[in-house]
Amino acid sequence: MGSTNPSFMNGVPELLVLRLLQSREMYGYQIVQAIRDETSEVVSLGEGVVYPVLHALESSGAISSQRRAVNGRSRIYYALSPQGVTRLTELTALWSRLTNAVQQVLESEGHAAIV
Amino acid sequence: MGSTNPSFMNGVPELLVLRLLQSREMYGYQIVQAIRDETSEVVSLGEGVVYPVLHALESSGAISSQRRAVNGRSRIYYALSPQGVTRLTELTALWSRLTNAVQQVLESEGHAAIV
DNA sequence: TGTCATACCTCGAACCTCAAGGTATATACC
DNA sequence: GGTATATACCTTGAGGTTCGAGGTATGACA
Repeated sequence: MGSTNPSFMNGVPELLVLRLLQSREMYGYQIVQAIRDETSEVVSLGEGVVYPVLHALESSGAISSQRRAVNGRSRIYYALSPQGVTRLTELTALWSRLTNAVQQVLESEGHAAIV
Repeated sequence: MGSTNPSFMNGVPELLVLRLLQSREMYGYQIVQAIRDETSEVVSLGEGVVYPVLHALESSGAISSQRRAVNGRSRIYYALSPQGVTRLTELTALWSRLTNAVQQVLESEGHAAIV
């Protein structure tokens, strides 16, 4: 309980990471901030969430990594693989289906047994 | 992994249960089926999910229970308390904020650093 | 030298969910 | 009576995710 983020965001990290990598290569630290920025702080994932997701995604072949030095700093850039694109498509569809289903319950008026 | 429901539905059970109880009193078994029906099977929560949620909600004072016999069957009807209404309002707002934030990331085109 | 921002990482605790199992009663059928 | 099915409640163990806290190291700046 009592977490910064509400607890109904299972799987969202994977989806967001995949989506961000679709537009361009990014490194972990950058992803952490991008999520915070692009959601106006609504979703704020710590490094402890993002790095493990990145590693899992790489093991599963959804993304590939490439160490690169920029401004004397070592960064690990991640890029979406074809498998990652597929995975992203799946998760996006799932997300859409789920939110629509929940919305349906939230918006339905009576919930009457028989009308 | 590999579950029937995708794994990004943390906390959704609590929200759905609360919402269903807002319209009318219901008992556990009925809630299980209502969720399945009203979401067209997209969200299908087992009894092992719903009953614990119900118990937790009751301990926290969000709902109250009343054992009743109907057709020779013993049922435990749950009703939303004022605290439950407040909780529902909160969770609904949270859900809305979260889905909008995710949607924003999913829909944004470039993710370009500087345009 | 000290501090800050960058950049990577891991670990344990806490939490949620699922599938599977268990109990008991009513109804319907043979 | 016996059996099966639907109703109705419940708990447990295993597996998964996420969080917060902590750790390491470099570059920039004062």
